Amino acid sequence: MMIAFSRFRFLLPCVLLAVVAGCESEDAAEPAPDHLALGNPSGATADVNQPTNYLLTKPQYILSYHRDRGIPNWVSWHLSTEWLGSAARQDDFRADASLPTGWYQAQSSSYTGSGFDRGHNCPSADRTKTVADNSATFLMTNMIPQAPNNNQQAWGDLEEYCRTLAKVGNELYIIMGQYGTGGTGSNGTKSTLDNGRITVPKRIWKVIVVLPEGSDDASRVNSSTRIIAVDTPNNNSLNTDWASYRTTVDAIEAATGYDLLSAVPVAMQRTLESRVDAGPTQ
DNA sequence: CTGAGCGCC
DNA sequence: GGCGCTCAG
Repeated sequence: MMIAFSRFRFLLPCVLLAVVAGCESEDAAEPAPDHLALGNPSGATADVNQPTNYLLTKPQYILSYHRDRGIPNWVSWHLSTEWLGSAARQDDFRADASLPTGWYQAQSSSYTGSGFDRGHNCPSADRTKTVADNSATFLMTNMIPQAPNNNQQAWGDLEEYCRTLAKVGNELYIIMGQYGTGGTGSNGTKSTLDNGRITVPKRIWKVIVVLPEGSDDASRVNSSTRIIAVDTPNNNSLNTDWASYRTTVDAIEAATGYDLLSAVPVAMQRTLESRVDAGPTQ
């Protein structure tokens, strides 16, 4: 609900960036890395002594990594037409060498034969402006063991819908995460992969804040801002209609212990986080 | 039916 | 690089 930034009357992404990532990319060629503009859900920091909530920052997205689960806690990114172009899907799944020395690194092959997909958090198709941007989405720190029908159907459709919203003139702030242990893929139920080094999450959630493009950052979140929150089972027999899993941000906070959208004024959070989206789904 | 997007081997 | 699946147009 609240915490550090509640005293700001309006959204101040640049101020937040100054705190978490530095703020001087106004005229960089790449879009500014404002992936945490709405807050840091778990207070992650780039501190090797916090291996279960380790902040990993990249130009294309930002995430909290859990060393002992071998997967991210959550991944956050910004989506608008600035990120969309014609770069081909790179398919270069690979270990993330940027993890601290000595930490386990999931390999491209670590999920093979498990019955779970290497499911993207930040999707490949959300990062097609440059080859480098697309390639970055294939780092294994951006992946989770995801039931194929969850990934390729329910989740794929939701991701496609997000891009549709971006292409018609919206900017989206997206946070995806996972919690719990144990899922059912195409090869049965599993708790872990790779000899216990990768945890199969039980639930996979996403919170999408839809903002109109072009208006001033400072006043864009208001009581009519659309927020889509979903929480799905990591089970291959799920309902493939993602809309059937719509829920509230409050419910996801209760399940995860995170503080989502903490950069939004508290009163606004109260209004928005208790609402279940009822908008169109395609 | 084709193309896009998610994957697998 | 080929193949399968689902979905939208």
